[in-house]
Amino acid sequence: MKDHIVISRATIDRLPVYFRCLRHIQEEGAEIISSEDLGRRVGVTPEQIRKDLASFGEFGKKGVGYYVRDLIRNIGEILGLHRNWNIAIAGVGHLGWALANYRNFISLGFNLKALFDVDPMKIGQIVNGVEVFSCEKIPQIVDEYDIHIAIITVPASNAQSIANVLVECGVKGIWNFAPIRLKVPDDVRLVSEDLSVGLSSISYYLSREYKL
Amino acid sequence: MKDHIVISRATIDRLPVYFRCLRHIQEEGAEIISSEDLGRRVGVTPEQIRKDLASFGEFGKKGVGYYVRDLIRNIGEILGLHRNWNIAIAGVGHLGWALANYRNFISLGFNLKALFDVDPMKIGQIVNGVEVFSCEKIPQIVDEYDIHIAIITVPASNAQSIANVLVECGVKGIWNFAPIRLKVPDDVRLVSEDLSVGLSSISYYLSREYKL
DNA sequence: TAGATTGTTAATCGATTAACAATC
DNA sequence: TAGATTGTTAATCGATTAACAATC
Repeated sequence: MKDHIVISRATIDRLPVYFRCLRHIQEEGAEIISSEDLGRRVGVTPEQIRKDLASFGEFGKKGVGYYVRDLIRNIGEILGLHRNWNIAIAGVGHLGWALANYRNFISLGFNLKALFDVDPMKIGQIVNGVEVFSCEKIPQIVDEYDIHIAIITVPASNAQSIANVLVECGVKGIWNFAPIRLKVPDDVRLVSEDLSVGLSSISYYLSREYKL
Repeated sequence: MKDHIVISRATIDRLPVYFRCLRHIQEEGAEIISSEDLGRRVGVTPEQIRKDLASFGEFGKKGVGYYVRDLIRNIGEILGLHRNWNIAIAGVGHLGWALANYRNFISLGFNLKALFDVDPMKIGQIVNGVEVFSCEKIPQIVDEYDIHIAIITVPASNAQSIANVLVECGVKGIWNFAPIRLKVPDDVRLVSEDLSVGLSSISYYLSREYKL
């Protein structure tokens, strides 16, 4: 990466999209792809793609395009997907259960190691090959399995205290689905998903176009 | 709304966050809130909040703040949450099942009316009080229940064809969770969630800060 | 070589932040 | 009234788009 260039959040968020599309392209058998063709497939302008990639290095060949295989490897390394992160899910409700069964995380190189819940009925159960532990065991299990990233799918009222425990135990990344703003130290990476935004924004646009 | 002002996507996406926070504030009993205090709670600068709100009207009182009750009603109307949209979920896999059980949608005023799946084992089941219908019945059910918005949680390989059927039947909004770029006509509002982005971006930042 | 396509610089566009007059 | 806080205009910042030289 070129150290003097600031990489925008928008660029980082597009890389996983390129990554997945490139894998499809590879499965289809193509060995070379142009920014023009990739752009058409992911819905991003070719200039944007070239600019995004160029902030990390020169991955393409002028007059030719990008070698699919190499670009997949390069983007994978930029995103750190080769590092085999260990992850855990706190909160085995409907959403936590769904994410525990989500195939795509494995294909991205994340290893789901543990689930946590407070419900005695759930503790000890095996979901998708992974055990549900009591939340009281978070310190022990995070340490034992070397958990790097936690997914929070507990109710909003418990999310901050669970986050505190996880951070205390050394978790360095949190992917939060609880509808609340979590506070974590600066050295912990926090990404929050807010599922009410998507549906509400559709409602907003429909309200304007589509009078009842 | 002031017709000559262009409302940014970012503004629309912040409104649901303000909305939920204001409801919490109302539950806590406060009747008035300043942009300063609201900003602190949602993690947005007060200037940004005032600008967002001001693009739709004058909802505050100078020297006083915003009346919580009024602001909730106003933002709700801006977002169209008072319109009682009928929604359906296509794909009752893990994620579709989780979303079918998600409480927050109801509290936002969305009515889940139907689920669709191709699996004969699932057809006829009742999930959270809502029936699973065969995908072949989409035209009939969308018409009968007047479905406005559909959530797509089918596998990527089927997502576009399901979207085509839904659009054909008159669905005007699609919230897509399948990891693929859907194409829909201009008059259909499409919002896509890409669950690989959140986790990948955490991986990106951790890779830089946290050498193994 | 000629055509194609990248990587990079400059121009444009849009969103956020700062400042402040209006006014409760 | 004085203090507080909004709504709005101007300044800044950052991201995208356009253009093109480099080169395969």
